[in-house]
Amino acid sequence: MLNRIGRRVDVQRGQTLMWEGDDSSLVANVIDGVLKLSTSTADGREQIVGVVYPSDFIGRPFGETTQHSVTALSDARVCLFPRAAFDNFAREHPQLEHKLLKRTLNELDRARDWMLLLGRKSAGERVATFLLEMAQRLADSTCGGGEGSAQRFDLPLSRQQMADLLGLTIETVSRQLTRLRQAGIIDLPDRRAVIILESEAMKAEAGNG
Amino acid sequence: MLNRIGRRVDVQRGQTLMWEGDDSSLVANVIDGVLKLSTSTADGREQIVGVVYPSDFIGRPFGETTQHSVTALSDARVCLFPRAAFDNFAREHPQLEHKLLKRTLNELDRARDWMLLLGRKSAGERVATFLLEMAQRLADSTCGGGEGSAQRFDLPLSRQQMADLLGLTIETVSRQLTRLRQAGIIDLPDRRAVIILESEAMKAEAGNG
DNA sequence: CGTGGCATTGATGTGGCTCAACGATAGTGG
DNA sequence: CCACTATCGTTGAGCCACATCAATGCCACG
Repeated sequence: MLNRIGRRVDVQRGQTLMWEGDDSSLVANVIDGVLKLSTSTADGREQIVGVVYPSDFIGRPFGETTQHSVTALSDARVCLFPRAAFDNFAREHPQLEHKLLKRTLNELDRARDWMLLLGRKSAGERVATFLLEMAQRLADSTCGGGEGSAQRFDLPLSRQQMADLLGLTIETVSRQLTRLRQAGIIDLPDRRAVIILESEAMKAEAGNG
Repeated sequence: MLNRIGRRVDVQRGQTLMWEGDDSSLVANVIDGVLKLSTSTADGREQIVGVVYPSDFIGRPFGETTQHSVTALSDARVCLFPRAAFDNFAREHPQLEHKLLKRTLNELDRARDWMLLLGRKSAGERVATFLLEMAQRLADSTCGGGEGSAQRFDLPLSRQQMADLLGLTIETVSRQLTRLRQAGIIDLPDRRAVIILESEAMKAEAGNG
């Protein structure tokens, strides 16, 4: 089994598991928690290029270097594999490679969709799109109650991290959130919590249907 | 052989091979030419999410729908496969799936790098980064002469398409190009041609080393 | 009761967008 | 071969969405 070459590791919120540009020596499966993938410019501007949840895969198999840093957004637990061993194991198990291929194709579609947001959407649309997607993702993993209107969830990201994901500044994110709150579309009970009150209005804000 | 289920097809510049949201019924290999992958918002803003060159793969295997339109930027030739047949063939040929996985992982890295550009870079940095990458890519496929300073190439994209790729407007792209020209970093002999005169200065403009 | 890290809010600045005019080039038909 | 036209690209003027700079509020922690 694959488990023989993996080991479970706890990761604390804020801890970085892999660094952009490092030799790719580890890959992993997320067991629990939320982590971010990010890149930075030389002068320190950061962009979050992906957010991963339980059952997602992280790291770069079949490649020399890791292109993106991986940092825990919440306390997390992952199953780490040495890359070389994983690569070998994968090559001998087509079913695993097939599964990995499907995941990677999905991630690619998601990344490309996000490019539309970063390249063409306004700040309001970005924030609304983000909140809807986050609600969706967290509903998937929590298997929370019905879709009927009011959905509440806790953001795994700080305002700064939301800004880094959306290609905005912290102030703009904050202002867009208060705008949505004042419009009665969402509520913000505390720093991390969000309640989507009007999901139809929200979709309109996001610039979809 | 895989060739048995594929057929060669010529595609004219401007012709769209697949439409965003369509059922994924075809996949293909690029034999010759350059094509774009793109998405749009409901109100018509467009974002180019990828540019593919000879030997690249297009389409969405193992998925119900195509997330992005595919349009020829130059006259092109591709080898088309019915998706269902390709999927079956791939499942039975782990080596093909392995190759596809490696390509897809590379594409994902590239897409994520592009997210940094779209989310965090200035117009000047975007244009410079684009020109450097294009020079690189075209040098790879043409196997053109030495790296020594002056590189000339023809853009496969119009100004509008560059804008759609970089998340800018056509005017801003134009202004950045004239700025680089006036700074003596590039030359623009005609609409499509670019000569990089000072590749070091160019890298500085791109916001790298 | 401070102290430090996040978040909100306000005031001001600016990079890139918008709107508009003009110029260059390629394709077309006489 | 040249005028005519459509398309694409460049340039300019003004504006606006978002960034920047700065002050204040809110908790959680010692």
